[in-house]
Amino acid sequence: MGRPERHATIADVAALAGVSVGTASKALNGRGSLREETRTRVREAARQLSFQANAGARSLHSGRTYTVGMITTDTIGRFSIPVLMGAEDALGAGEMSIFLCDGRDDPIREQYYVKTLLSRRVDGIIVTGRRTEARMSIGRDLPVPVVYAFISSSDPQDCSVVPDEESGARKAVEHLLAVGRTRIAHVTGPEHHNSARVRAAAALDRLTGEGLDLVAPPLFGGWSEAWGRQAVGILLAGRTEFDAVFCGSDQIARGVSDALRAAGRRVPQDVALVGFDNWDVMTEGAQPPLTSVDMDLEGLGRSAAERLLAAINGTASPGRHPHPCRLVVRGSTIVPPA
Amino acid sequence: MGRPERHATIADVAALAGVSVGTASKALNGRGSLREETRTRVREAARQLSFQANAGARSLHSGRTYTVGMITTDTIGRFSIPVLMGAEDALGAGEMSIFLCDGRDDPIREQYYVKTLLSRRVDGIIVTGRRTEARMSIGRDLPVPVVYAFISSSDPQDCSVVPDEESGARKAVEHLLAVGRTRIAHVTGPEHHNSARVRAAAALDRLTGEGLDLVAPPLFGGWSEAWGRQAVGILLAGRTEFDAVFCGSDQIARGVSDALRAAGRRVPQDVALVGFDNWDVMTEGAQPPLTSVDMDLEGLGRSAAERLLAAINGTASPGRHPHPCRLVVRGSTIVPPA
DNA sequence: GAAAGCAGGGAAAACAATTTCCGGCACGCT
DNA sequence: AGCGTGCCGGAAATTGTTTTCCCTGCTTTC
Repeated sequence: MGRPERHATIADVAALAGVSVGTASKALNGRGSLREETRTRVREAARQLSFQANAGARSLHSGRTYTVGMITTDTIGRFSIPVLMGAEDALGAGEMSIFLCDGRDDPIREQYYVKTLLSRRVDGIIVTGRRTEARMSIGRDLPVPVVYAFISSSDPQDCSVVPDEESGARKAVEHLLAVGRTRIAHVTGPEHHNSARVRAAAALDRLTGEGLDLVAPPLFGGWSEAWGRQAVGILLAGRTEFDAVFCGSDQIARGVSDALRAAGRRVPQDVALVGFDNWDVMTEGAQPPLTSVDMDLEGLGRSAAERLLAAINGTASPGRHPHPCRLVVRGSTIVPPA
Repeated sequence: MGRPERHATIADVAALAGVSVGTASKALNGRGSLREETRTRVREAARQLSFQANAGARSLHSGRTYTVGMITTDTIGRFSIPVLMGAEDALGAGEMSIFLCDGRDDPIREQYYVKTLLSRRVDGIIVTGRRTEARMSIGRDLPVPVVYAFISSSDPQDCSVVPDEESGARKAVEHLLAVGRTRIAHVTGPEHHNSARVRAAAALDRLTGEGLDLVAPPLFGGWSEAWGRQAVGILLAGRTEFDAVFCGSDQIARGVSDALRAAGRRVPQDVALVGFDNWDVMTEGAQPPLTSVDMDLEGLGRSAAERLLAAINGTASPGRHPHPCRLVVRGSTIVPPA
């Protein structure tokens, strides 16, 4: 009933090929000087036994496991996935594997994972999370390098790769200005969220740099569609007119879009709309499709992994490293050709 | 500049405690008969050096790595995440770690990952994916047990834990019947998708069991909101009236919901709506919130991991194991109290 | 009082691989 | 003939941990 075979060892291969284990090792790894005939004989034996070198035993000798740990501080979700995939991409090229650990917002659990990862002798650790908030270092003087991706560490000595939200917000505003809008409102997430504050401040800053202002103070609320809809009610109840809304998330933008249409305002003719996150489900689900700021999380993850690899190889890059955002223009800001 | 320390070995601990390595090992693992004083002395030394036993070396001896591999056949996404989390949950309790591998729909890449995982001597492998479609076995006669979660293997000898979509679809229909709807339409994904066919067939079957029929043949299209909106156009263009729509996904349901409202039909008074997946972003974003079928992916993942653990411990459970769905009732099928 | 039993702890094997060192062997050169 | 020089390939050390076996005293029992 299935899997009869034990794992073959290099000793089995050597025996089958009629050589010593040392020779077998050299043959398989292309080391030493062996006759070509011997090499192929050993390789054939290995193939026949479907031999796979025991990575644990190998790393015992080399001191490296070609393995990294990835800890999500909170639950693994929409933001961690692209980061993870980018990291996987960058590491996969270097033939490394990823241990995934879901911290679930529990520091105890997190520390436990750190211990586990260290006992597994990972070559490095990537820490990520759902929010860009700075968080406590997972530990100083760890025996392996650590890189924070998306989330950042409060310890400036740690290496953090974070989205450049300021520049993202500025790009959004610049785009709205470029399409001729000047009366811009801002609806975003809760004020206690770092992202909400940073984006709002950057947007405002960019406007004042142009001699303009938001038509109303930023509307802080939640990240949901419901809040977007609600915010439209607030905006319409106010006296000030507006011809654009920069939203802190695509979900908000979608709520705003739906509520505006329900209120008889056309998007983008009457009001242009820019979201944040470039989440396809929202940008494509909205009518018209949403213009949005993309944080390039996959690129960010790749960059983080590359920095980790560099650190593993001896050249660490401590500090905060902003990763550029880019704007993706869609129908919510461009009036279609008549 | 950072991480000065090498990893402490048990020899360091033994030296510091003034005992032999064998004794140190026994002290730390609660084996053998040692004086309590000796045990604490060793433990103290270990603490002092922040010693973490090298898992690789340990598994060299035990033959187990307390590690499983998780391969996503296609890209890791909305469906794999809950499965992954459930599995992590079940395995975490058993102190196991997960290697995550993203197959990206590439069989070559997938086989490469299998090799890597085997060389890392994982105790078992979980295979998952985005679709419930049966897929080829990742390999017969692998030296470790394999469990398919969400996705299933085409080899009946393999162990697959899959959502019971038939029963889910039946529950949806039963609920619609229970709230007094009899003229039910079905809008779902592409016909070449197993899920779309299975759900449609089960829904139809449940209706005919009641002496009823769908008001029109199932509308196969895509899984998107856009298709949901489009399908409403088709339905309204048809002559037959309908008082409920069972949708193959929450995204479709949301598109249907929006289009119905735009056409002046009230949800749920005129048309009741049931979705599939219970994806919070959609169910809560829609107005009113969507009633939906929940596949309990996290529970499914947990179950899969438990079966894998059982298989690792010698009791495999080959075959297909349907995991029950449950219906989550919200405003799209229940008329609010006047 | 001697044998037996037991607690405590050390030495060494085993695990699977890599790598270093070393020893034949054939060949060429002087 | 003798010596050096590559080429091949084997033996053994190494890596970190667990486990088995064994030795040394000490206590207990007949």
